Amino acid sequence: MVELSERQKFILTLVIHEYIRTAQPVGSQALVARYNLTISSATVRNEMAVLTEYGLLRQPHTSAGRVPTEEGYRYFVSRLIRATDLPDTTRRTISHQFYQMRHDVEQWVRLAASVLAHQSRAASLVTPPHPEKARLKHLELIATRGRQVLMVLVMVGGEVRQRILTLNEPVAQELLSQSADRLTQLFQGQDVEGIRARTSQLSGLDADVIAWVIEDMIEANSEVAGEVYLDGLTNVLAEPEFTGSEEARRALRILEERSLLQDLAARTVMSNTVGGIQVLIGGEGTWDELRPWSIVLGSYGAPGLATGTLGVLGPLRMSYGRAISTVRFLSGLLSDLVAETLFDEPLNYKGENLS
Amino acid sequence: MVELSERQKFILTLVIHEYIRTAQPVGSQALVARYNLTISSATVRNEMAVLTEYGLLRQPHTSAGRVPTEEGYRYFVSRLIRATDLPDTTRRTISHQFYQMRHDVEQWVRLAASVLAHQSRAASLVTPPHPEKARLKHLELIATRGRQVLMVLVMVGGEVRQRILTLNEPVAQELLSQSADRLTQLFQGQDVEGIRARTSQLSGLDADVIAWVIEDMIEANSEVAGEVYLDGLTNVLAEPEFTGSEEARRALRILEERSLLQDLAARTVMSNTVGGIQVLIGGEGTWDELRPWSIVLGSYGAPGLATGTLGVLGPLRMSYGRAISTVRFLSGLLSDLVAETLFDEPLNYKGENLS
DNA sequence: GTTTAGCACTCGAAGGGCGAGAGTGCTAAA
DNA sequence: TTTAGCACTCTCGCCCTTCGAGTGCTAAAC
Repeated sequence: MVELSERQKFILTLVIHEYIRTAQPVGSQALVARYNLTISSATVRNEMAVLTEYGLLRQPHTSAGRVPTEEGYRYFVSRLIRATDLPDTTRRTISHQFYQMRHDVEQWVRLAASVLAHQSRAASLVTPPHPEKARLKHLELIATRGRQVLMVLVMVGGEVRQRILTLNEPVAQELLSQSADRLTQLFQGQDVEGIRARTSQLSGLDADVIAWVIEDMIEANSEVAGEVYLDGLTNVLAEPEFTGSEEARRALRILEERSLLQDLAARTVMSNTVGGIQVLIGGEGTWDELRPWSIVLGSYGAPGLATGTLGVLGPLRMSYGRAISTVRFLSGLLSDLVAETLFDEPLNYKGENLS
Repeated sequence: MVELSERQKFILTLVIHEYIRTAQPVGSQALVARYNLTISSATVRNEMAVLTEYGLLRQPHTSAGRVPTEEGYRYFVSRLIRATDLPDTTRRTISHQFYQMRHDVEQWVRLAASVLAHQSRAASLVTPPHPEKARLKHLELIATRGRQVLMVLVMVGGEVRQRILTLNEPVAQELLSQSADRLTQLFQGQDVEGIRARTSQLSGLDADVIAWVIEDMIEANSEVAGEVYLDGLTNVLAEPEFTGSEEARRALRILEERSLLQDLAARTVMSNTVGGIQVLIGGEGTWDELRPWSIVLGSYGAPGLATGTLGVLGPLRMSYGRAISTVRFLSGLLSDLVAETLFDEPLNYKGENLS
């Protein structure tokens, strides 16, 4: 990437700011007027011509103002953006809200999505914490009807999975409970491999049940994120680039398409990384449907144990600074909560968040 | 409501059909031409004038065609609509899909929302089955970290609730399990009142835990529907009445506003009822945000045990026939699944659905 | 060499005018 | 009671013009 002069960087930054603010192509005179620049519009025009040459800006048509290209945004995000933190009072307020409802993981996730959407004024996406490798904590079998049995699987880290089994023949609750206790004793803390290694010892009901358990744990491992919580869809529809009906529909299809979001959440290697936060601009060439979108992604959780993803989805001209700082803050906050509440781990971020 | 002549009813029906099809005001000549009517356009015009007088049709402006009013739709839905069933092959296909995944309630709900959205070509809403009065089936306590304990509550009917408790002092898993077993033994099958009546016998850990259990069960009772599953949002944005950006935004706000949907799901008494299905047209005067919407609602489940809601949301000119028949069919199908899988109940609808 | 004033040129957005077409209500005849 | 005929109305789409913001280029100023 070409090296820019300080003045060129400055002008690129101003253009991007102004375009984010107004959603209109930015002209040289307008820029000089609005920011009281000490240089003339002709100079700005010359610099803009250079930036256009470099592919960082473009003109929608001759004799229009300039608009940042994807490259321009990338340059801005990776080299020019100033990492600002959320104001102290805001952080305190948000922390407070989370610590109010520390008893329900689902509520954290919902709240995180809501806060993220509000702060970034875009759409947000949050997945619940999900074990990287499922380890069994507890197994419960509950008779419902005839051969139908409700199996409740609690994983280390608190994830609860349930499914309905159909046994070959009815079994009394008494026997089910005994089997569940035996299996819990035997396999507590084990992952799929650990369990598989010792299934040969089992027989009868125990063997049947453990086969279901293994199947479910494999499913749990292969899932990257079960549910994806969304919020702020309306924010994004309010943006002028999505007001046309066709664009709006396409936008919503993206947000409704769970598999895409899951792919997204699964994505770990990305082109631009800012302090653990990944910024995906315009689909980065590979995701065609995401052309008009930018995505700021972060992850949270206890590394190696359970992690989740959170992110902001907005138009290319979204407010990257705000999105990044909010994602970063929430990522730390949720990591604290997970570590503190679900695992017996030291708190990594607490000091940073609350001080 | 005024009594209409057969011909007037016929014309009203045609106008509504045509308007649903084209989303354009319907003119007299167009109607005659399209349906090969044996009466002249002048006659149709006269009848239309009468229907307009009655408030069933209206003109967007003088010298435009006619559009149904809310009253017109209501008349149509309550008195003119022909209840058609889904084609046999469709029903079979759908049933098959459901019986494929009988092991996971969440998946039923998700599938129901998807099918409903596809069949009705509008947005759909489905809530999971929720006990009308929570009765305890099973209690489990799992130590996580220090004083933190994960409480898993299984209700009769299979609903699982989890929350994180903070005890006064750390307690070993051994003791927690014993307490959980004791309490399960003692209170199995009981509702909140039943449990409350005998709490005085308890002390120590058991007393603390049961207080949490009661609190959670009260919460369960007060919730009408926990999660609301949506699908088909894009269908609705494709409709011409929601293409403008302002309308689209408002539409999405409705669908994003969970509380409104929950209110809706809670609503049991409605003005127009068709075979157990409730049709809410244009907010029925009381819900202002719903002015441009119609909603077809049904419920399912095992009465007195656990019920859920499912519905279709679309523009006023949605295809009521299709929506109603799909809701009715799925309502029966889900009721079967719930009764068959979650409760030991005879199957009420099975014959109807699969024959 | 860099910056800036001046200027001709370009192009989209906004507004006005116009004709076409669909639809109505009314009247009078069938 | 129904229908043909007719004058009238109103929207929609189209074209045209104007307006103004913005550009690139050139030559002068710093």
